[in-house]
Amino acid sequence: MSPAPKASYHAIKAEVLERIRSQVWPPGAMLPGDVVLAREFGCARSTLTRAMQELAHDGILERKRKAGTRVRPTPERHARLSIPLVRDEVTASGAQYSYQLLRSTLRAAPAWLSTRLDIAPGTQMLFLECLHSGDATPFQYEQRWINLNAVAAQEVDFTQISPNAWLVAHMPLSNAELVFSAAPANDDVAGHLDVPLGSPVFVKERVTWFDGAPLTHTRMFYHAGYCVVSQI
Amino acid sequence: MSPAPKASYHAIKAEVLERIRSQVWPPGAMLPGDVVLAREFGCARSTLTRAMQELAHDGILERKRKAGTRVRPTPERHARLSIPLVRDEVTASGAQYSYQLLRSTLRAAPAWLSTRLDIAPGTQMLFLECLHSGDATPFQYEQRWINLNAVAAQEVDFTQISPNAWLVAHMPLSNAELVFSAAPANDDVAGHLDVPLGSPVFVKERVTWFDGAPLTHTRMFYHAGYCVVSQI
DNA sequence: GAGTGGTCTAGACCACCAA
DNA sequence: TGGTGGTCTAGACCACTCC
Repeated sequence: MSPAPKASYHAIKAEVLERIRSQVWPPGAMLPGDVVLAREFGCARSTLTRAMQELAHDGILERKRKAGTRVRPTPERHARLSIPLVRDEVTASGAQYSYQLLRSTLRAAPAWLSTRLDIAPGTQMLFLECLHSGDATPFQYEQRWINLNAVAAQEVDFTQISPNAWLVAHMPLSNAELVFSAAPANDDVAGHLDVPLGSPVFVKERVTWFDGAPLTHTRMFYHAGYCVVSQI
Repeated sequence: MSPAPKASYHAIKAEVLERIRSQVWPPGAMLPGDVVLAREFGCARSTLTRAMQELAHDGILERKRKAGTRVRPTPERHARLSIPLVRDEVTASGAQYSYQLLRSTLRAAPAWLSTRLDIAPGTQMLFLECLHSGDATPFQYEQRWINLNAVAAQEVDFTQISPNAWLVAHMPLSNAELVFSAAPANDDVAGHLDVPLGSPVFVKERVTWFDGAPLTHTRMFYHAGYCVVSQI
């Protein structure tokens, strides 16, 4: 598939992977030292090292000083899961994206939220409800809490820009925790997504942090056909 | 949190991230060239390059020859999603893991499957149904198709070892495509997971490839409380 | 064509940790 | 404490791509 990288460290990575797949170096096996391997491949140690470090970074190998390099017994594979904007998800399917702010109020943080975000109980927060649609069909219903102590969002007009789009632009490089689950639609969700009460909906929950402070908590509800795709 | 890496390329990464967060280099901004930055940081160009390449690999920066380096307008964040074995998921919650093979038959691949795996329609495949439980409570119900043309699994006794555990051990470094979704429990699923008909279940679908050949297709159904957690 | 990032090298010193 | 990987350097040449 990929057009055969010419760089020698790429070639080395490929060769090492091939030896693992063909059980020359089975899971758990010890590899020769960097110096030896570099001599075998006829390259500088730094080149060999770069290949090995990337494989270690990818969870294929395990490197320890003095102990040497070994194939991870159970390769710790990680799926790379991109985090799309709702707008992009909708337009990618060819539909016309539209966004609607359903509610915007100040509310005291409920107990579960203050625990989840590790903030003082009863803190005043901005609570938003939004609906994202494709061709006038509800696509995602969103319940969002914004921590006004960490985000200067009081003056923002969220009828014009979705909270996610605004936050991405103004708070780059925040960290987040994602949770995916399945749940029955309650009154709110069923009404806004236009699905039967109790029918399965896909739920994403996301908590976003910036520099140690919680920024926002979001629950996103999708109609049943929705799915998340990822590659390993 | 992390104990302040001393390596200079780590320090450079941290400094660049800090400048992005503090809007010195806002999203979309152009950075000085590698040579200039290396002079500013007082290090060799290779050291600077390593830091920048890792940031580019992480989706923070965008590097192009001649064009230079810029901050990605919408940082393409990737969640790292580990792929656990069911056994580990169950025991992690403190429960006693048990596994049961419900069915093992040879069947012709249905149309949807041969399309999905890109194999000849009607190919004979091994079809398995498995139940994974924690403390005798159903945890995951699994429907699996195995491509016997790519996997020598005819002689394996899947009553003793779960197909996933066997495949992981015998087919290292395979690629996979993951799909998460929510669906209503049908007769099969409701019966095996012991949940009401039509109630929401979390579904994982996984297709595994090795060296271009499809190995196995799996649908995994979880009880409603289940969720997938991921960090960015 | 020229400027930028991509890669390689040879050598050096350092930091960690199993024996 | 010795061997292993981790990092840095100075310099070189290459490859891509924008102008």
